Amino acid sequence: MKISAQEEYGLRCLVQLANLADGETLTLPQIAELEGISAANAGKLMWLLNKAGFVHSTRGTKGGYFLARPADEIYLNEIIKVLDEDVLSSHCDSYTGVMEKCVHTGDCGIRPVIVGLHEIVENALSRITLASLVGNESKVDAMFHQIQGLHRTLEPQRV
Amino acid sequence: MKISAQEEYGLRCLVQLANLADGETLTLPQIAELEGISAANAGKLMWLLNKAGFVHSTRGTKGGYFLARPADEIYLNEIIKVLDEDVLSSHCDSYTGVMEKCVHTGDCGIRPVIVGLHEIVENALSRITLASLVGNESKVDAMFHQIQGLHRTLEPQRV
DNA sequence: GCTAATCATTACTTTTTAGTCAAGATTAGC
DNA sequence: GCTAATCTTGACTAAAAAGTAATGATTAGC
Ligand code: FES
Ligand code: FES
Repeated sequence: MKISAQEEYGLRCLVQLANLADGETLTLPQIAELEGISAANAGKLMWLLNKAGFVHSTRGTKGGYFLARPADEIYLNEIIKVLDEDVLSSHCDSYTGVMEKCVHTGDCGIRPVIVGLHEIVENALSRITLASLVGNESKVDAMFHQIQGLHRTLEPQRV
Repeated sequence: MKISAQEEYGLRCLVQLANLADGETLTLPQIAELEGISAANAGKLMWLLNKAGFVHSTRGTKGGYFLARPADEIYLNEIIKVLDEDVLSSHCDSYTGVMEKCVHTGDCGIRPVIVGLHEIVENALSRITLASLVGNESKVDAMFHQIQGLHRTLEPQRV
């Protein structure tokens, strides 16, 4: 259960756009610079996010990317769904081993674990907006711990 | 955010072992048959699980695999940690783009999201034993929704 | 119109993950 | 001891994901 590169960087690029003042845009080289990835890679990510309708772009000189909607109306679960190809809906078709479908007939204890995990993650992400991720680490941290129902204070540190 | 093949199949193989009566064992071809994967693949998975101490094995005729501990003392978070290479502890070292470490200095809104998601998943998995996954789909499903429900009821609490 | 800056799209290469194979080691039963 | 069934292990191959490159399209400013 881990975050893919596409989810990670895609999300980070969106946070950069959410950081902009109204009317400002970022070019691919700028995004690449800000996130420490190559411009080509940034281009691919932004292409995906554009197709999915999260950002708009203008071409030509003075062109660039900007959010298609206000950052406080974009929830993380929508973003992750696009960047992650939404694999859940076909779980029993994708991990089939050498068979066509998974071998479990009827009663299966695995399926609800997989589905349940995705529900829990979805549930958490659907409460967080892109806007709330902008430059406020301790705030985001507090929000997550509130969701979990845990009252721990985690010092911000690189992990 | 998705389950890897290793997590999925490894967990499924363990559930098969948890299903055995006391003293029984399963051979690689049997496990492979039950889960619809190749014997070679089952062999690799069981090797991992053996190294990690979840199963024991006996070689030779009449050999096979069995759980090293009672299934109701094995929690899913331990299993997943082994099958998933525990990537969390080095998040900012692994998604570094073209840099050595991630570019964010100080205040970062992404890090707590990643860490928080892993905490939520870990938290859910640490409450479920291998034993509870054996052949009772609706029970497992109910358990997961109870965990989610728990989060919901805790959230509105004021401090 | 021309040019430079920019996004768009597809094809390609590299890296990582998944899965297979083959040779070796161990054991029960004869 | 011999044999057949079994696990063990490292090397190999295949598939998927990640990342790069190259070419084409659009636009602002001159
Ligand atoms: S995982 Fe698909 S039915 Fe068990
Ligand atoms: S993701 Fe590592 S500091 Fe932002």
